[in-house]
Amino acid sequence: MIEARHLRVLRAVSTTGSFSAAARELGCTQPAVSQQMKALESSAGTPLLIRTGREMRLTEAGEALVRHASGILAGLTAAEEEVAAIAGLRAGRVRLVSFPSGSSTLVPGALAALRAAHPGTQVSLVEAEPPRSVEMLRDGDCDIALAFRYGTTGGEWDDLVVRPLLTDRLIGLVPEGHRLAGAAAVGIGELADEPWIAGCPRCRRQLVEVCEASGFTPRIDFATDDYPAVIGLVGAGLGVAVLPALAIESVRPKGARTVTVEPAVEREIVALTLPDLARVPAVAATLDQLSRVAAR
Amino acid sequence: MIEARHLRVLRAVSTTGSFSAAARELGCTQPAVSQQMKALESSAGTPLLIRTGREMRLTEAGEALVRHASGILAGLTAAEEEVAAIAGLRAGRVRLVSFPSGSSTLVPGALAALRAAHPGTQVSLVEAEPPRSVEMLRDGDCDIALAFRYGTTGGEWDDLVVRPLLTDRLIGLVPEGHRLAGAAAVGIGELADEPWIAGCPRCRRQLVEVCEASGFTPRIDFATDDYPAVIGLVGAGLGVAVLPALAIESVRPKGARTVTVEPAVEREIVALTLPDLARVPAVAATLDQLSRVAAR
DNA sequence: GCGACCCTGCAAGTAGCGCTTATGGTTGAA
DNA sequence: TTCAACCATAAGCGCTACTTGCAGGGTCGC
Repeated sequence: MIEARHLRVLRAVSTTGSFSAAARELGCTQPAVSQQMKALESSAGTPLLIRTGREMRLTEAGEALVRHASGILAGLTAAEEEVAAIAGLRAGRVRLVSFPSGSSTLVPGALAALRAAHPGTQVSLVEAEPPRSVEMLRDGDCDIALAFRYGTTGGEWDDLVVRPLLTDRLIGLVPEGHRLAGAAAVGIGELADEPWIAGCPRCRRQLVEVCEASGFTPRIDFATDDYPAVIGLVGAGLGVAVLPALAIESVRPKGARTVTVEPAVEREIVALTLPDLARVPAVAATLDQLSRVAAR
Repeated sequence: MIEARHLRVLRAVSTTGSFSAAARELGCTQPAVSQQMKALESSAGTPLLIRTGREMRLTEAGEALVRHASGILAGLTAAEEEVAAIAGLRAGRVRLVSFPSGSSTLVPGALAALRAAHPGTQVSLVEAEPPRSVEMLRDGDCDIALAFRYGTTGGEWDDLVVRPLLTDRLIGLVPEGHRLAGAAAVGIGELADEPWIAGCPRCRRQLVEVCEASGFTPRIDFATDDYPAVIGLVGAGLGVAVLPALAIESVRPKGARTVTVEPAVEREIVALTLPDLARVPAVAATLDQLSRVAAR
């Protein structure tokens, strides 16, 4: 087995013309070069160098090796350079999956900061709701999954790296002319008889749980993943809703008014990744930018 | 510094999908693979593999390395193959320099045998007289120099590998009608008054030395490197000559008769090479074939 | 011709690398 | 739940590869 290190030394010997000069160039001692060349000749099975008194010449086999060495060492340095670019964030690809309200708020700021700090990185963004996004993460189809959970249930993600980003309060949304439109805080029970407009399946389940804890079952007339649509429906006076603050932040609630809802319900928004991926520079940098944007 | 050995292991891990399978394929134990991958990740500065419970996946950097690995390992095996071909005499070049009478007798047989035994070898032949041929050898312009010397003078070639091939007697040559044409043996002094035809400069110098040892200085009318010309001149009755037996062997002495000359003068024909070159397989094989042909 | 400098080879000592065996923990399947 | 497969880690050990030091030999300049 010929080693690349030996080829590097052989090339240095070939260009400098002496063991000592090659050793100086390589930053080691002359016997080290001498021994490496002996080892290389041993593994080659034939002499590679001709030691005459005056100069150091290559044999035919030595010339063949030097000829190949350039390509091999070039390939090695190219590989090292590419890996170093990824490790040094001059390159690197991050595949991000986010739920809709995250991708419209947290993600743009984080990606802008990432791009500014490390122009070579490339990020792709796909939208998916938590159960599916975590599955994609485990299947290797993405590197970071933005997800959320209501309360720290725990247990479902303990094989993942969970980076908490922020906690998101649920905010009530009522039509502008509604009797509770100006209230400082509204008990959820006061909305027991209203028609409801629900969000995504998880949010809907959470809504039902909270309402049932308050003693009623909400009458859900509409359910849609599309938060602007929810707001539009509320604004049209078709019902009330509770939405994560994050979902409202990026939308101007036209015709609807926000009210604080009691009891306070929070959802925790986290970034998920695999333990090994968390150590990939581009992934770590993206996580950091997400944390930074979330801290605002 | 990324090592080729690590790339080989990484590629095996990538294709087999597990450390254990890679270890089986590479003929080593699983911890060896595990440690090599850890070392490779350390020198890469970023994770290369994602260990999920079920499967082993590559990171972006890992994919980059595997992509480069094929070219690098292919280059290495190509280099090994080329060197192995030279070492195994399936290839190899020998540059031979011979003096004229050697190239017409010893060399053809040796090269034919070499070609028969190792068809991949290539031999080039150049003619040069000893002082020049040894200089070419030392300058790296040839691999083997066929040379000769009168008596084992020694001292001039002690940094070279000297392979004696055969000893060549000087034989007298007189015109067919000469008074000594039928003699069994002729003392050199009996030719003191003859006109002489001399060969190459070294042979000429040797002739003068021998004659002066016998008490006379030969009158040299002609001198030429071209042995057939010498024989032609003798055949034309223009003088007498002494020539190496080897020089006469390949020429039909037309109009001239050979006579044994006393005292017997021998020249030793040797093959010269550099110590390192003597260990080059193609050179060693050529030397062996020269010895074998000379033994006949 | 002689001395000085440079280069290579050899030897010994040492540090570190890399392999092995053994063991524990985890995952996935029966 | 049990079993099999797999990965990680630790300890032990042999070997590789470097270093320093020294001797021999060649070349160049004085």
